[in-house]
Amino acid sequence: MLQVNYIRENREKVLERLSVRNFKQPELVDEIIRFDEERRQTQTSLDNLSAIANANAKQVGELMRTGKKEEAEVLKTQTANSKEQSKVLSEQLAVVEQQLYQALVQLPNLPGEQVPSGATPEDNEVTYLHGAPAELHGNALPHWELTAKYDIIDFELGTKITGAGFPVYKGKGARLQRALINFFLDRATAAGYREMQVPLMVNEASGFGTGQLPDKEGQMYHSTVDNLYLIPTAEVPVTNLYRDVILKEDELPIKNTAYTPCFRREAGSYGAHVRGLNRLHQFDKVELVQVVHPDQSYAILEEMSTYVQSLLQDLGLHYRVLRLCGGDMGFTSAMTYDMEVWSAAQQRWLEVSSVSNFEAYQANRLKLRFKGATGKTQLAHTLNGSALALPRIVAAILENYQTEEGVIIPEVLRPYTGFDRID
RNA sequence: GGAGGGAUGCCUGAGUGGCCGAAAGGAACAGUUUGCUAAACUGUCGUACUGGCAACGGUACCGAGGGUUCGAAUCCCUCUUCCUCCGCCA
Repeated sequence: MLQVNYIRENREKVLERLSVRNFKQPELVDEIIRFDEERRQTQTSLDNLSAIANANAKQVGELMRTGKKEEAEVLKTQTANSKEQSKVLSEQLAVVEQQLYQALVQLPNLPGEQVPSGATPEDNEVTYLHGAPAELHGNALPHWELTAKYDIIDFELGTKITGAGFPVYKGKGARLQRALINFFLDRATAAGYREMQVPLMVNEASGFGTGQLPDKEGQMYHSTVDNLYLIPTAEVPVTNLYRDVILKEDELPIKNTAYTPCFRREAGSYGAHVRGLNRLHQFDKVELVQVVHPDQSYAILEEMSTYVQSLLQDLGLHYRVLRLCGGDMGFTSAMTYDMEVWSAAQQRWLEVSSVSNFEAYQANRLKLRFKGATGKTQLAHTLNGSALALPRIVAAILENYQTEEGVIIPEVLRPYTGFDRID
């Protein structure tokens, strides 16, 4: 959520930045400014009325003490009258605050200066390309055939016990999952991130805090009896650790990492590209979350991007980095890098990580602030990134490392898997 | 699940209708003193909205929401949550 004060004072700039996103309802901006104006006026009237009422009440007390009962009675009836007025005003205030809020949450984050404008993935900017496509033997298979061939991931079995999109990992497949999780966590720890284990279900307030609610309600599994949501990413619980928190400046940057399963309903997404591990309802991911000083957030975005790339390099994968254009970025992001690995057998790029700077957009909703040296509190910036999401990495490893003699395990993973090939 | 007791500022903790945005102590920060450290002393020390160039004001917030009252941290109701005891249980 953007800050109203900022919108009010930078109307032109806000509109200009929103156009980079190809945002369809620029009229919201003026609506917000109007609601805010009305809110302040109502607030001021109410404050003034309350000030009088408070003064009167004080005087009543004084008169009662000094035994001037009749004067007190007169004052009492006066105050009773103004109470009606306050009631009307505070109802008005509640209405306009609600309208303001509703409008505000519909406004996406403003793209950062470097974000290319554009509407579709075609407008994304490739900022880096690493490696070259693996050269495969003639009988190379897509990963969903490899998993069946080596009996390491069983999609049908998962369908039986739960439904489509909930695979069962078997034997070396399960071990490979665990190896990747441990590898990613160890690397994150070495890079200064603190490992956290967090709840896999969150309440409504947390969903709001990071922006999944009300925007993407349908994406999350909802346990209605308890009104809890299964997390779509560790970003939700880990970032919400800092909801309603005022940090000290010297506590920044905060660097957390967490492994969690992630649950996504992915409503309405069926088709050729969701086969195998490409898109699942439950998958594993190691997430990075940072809370940083506003001056640092773009430098840290680069640092996180570099870190994620180092993982891909160590796994020996051919990948590219995209700077997402305004139209393709997530609602809450100010700038996003996507990392995509080349799926040799599918002949297409698979997104395996997304690293974003949210600037103060999440922090504003979370009320996540820090107190600077001057004693002034201000909103912190938040960032997160996947490091990494497992299924597509598994898919990429299986496809790119397949040989006639089986799938070769990348060197860095062998201490974790305890085997060097799947056959 | 049953019974009881709590929730106050960074922390401990007082406050049971007006003199309370809130005592006191601790922590923290600034200063004085000091050869250094410590101690002592003095001061500062919640958040948000809002008015004002500023000085300085106004309003709201004592877990959340509602109610009673001229007036609520204080009384009433609902909810959340924590603790103690019992039961059940990985």
